[in-house]
Amino acid sequence: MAGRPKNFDESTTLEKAMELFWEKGYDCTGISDLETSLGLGRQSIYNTFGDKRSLFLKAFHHYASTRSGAMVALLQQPGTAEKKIDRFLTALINMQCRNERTGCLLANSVSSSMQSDPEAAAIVDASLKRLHKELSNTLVDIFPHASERNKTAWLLVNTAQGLCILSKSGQSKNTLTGIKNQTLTLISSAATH
Amino acid sequence: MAGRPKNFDESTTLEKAMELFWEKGYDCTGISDLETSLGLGRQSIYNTFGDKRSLFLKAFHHYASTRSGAMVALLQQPGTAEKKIDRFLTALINMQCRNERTGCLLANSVSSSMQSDPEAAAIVDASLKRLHKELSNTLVDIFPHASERNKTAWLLVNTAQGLCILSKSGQSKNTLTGIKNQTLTLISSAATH
DNA sequence: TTCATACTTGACCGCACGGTCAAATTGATT
DNA sequence: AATCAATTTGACCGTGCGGTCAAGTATGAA
Repeated sequence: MAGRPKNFDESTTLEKAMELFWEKGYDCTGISDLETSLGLGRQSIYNTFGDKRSLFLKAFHHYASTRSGAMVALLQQPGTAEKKIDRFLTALINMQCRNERTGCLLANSVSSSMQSDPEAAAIVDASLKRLHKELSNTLVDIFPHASERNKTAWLLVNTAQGLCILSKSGQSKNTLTGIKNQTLTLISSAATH
Repeated sequence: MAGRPKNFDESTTLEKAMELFWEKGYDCTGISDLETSLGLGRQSIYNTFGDKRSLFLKAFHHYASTRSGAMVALLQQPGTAEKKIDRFLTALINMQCRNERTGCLLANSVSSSMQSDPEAAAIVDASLKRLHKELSNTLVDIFPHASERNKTAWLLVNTAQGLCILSKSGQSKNTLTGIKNQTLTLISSAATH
């Protein structure tokens, strides 16, 4: 049964691939780039992950469960709704402003040739809906009416995606933080306390 | 001096090129695609517009002055601040939900290989700042304090960019309209009347 | 009519891409 | 030690890309 074992760790390799796709985008990431970044030969990549599209989808899933998941997890920590949302948006801004402005892999991908890929689209949609649901739960204390809460949660999903774009466009951290603070101010003043 | 005249109109051709870049993105638009869509031979394209990057930058400028400019113009029509912003966001949503979800060429480009192009980045930045300025002017009646007004204007720029991404990701027009309405509600309730 | 000038056409080039193949290598199993 | 199954290595392939070239063609100026 058992032949020669792989001499690399599949999950750390997937992490590297994700980072590369995240930084360069699907279309601008070549197999050669992946060989270099992953430190693997071409055939090893194809044996382990299949073709480029399959590798991307795996990396995409990995992003959704780690990065995107970590953001959602911040909403589940204790505190007032305002505090949770503040933590969430602050973490997002800090992530955006660290290193290069890589934006959000989800948002980036809807502007690549992966936009028309149904599997990729499903991952994007599921991630957005998951974030929306969690934001909606977070808002339950200050927006008792379901309709208002639902719309406000979508507003915050929208805010998060916008911040990724504005970050990629090079806007200053001050500007992004101002948007966050003003969003919180508006929500607080409209909240039913 | 004068030799054989072009047998096509340069500006309508640029419009077509813009639409193609808008729809497919810079990286996925080939010269062959351009030949087909513009109805021109390759050399005619290179004679008239230079290389692919130059053509894109011209198309990008064209987008900023027509599409982006039309949006900004809506803010200069008469009405209350709320009404103007409603018109602006409504027009944006209608544009996004017509035909294919092409998003905003500005937002799309920050997720392409053009992100690292300084000229393209300058166009994006100028367009965003122009929109911010106009939104800030619009808000002058309901946010007399400059700092609040400035931040709220950025918030709205952010909202607009977010809507483009959410539209590209396939969210329903209802969802987008809900975001718009909730944004207006929050702003109205926070406004200093 | 001639000439100069610019546009058009279509073949062509080098290159990098995604993907494949077969041989060489390695380690677990017996 | 011999065997076997899987990985690794590196050469290779077809394709499509952005870009160029040269010849042919159409027009205004002299």
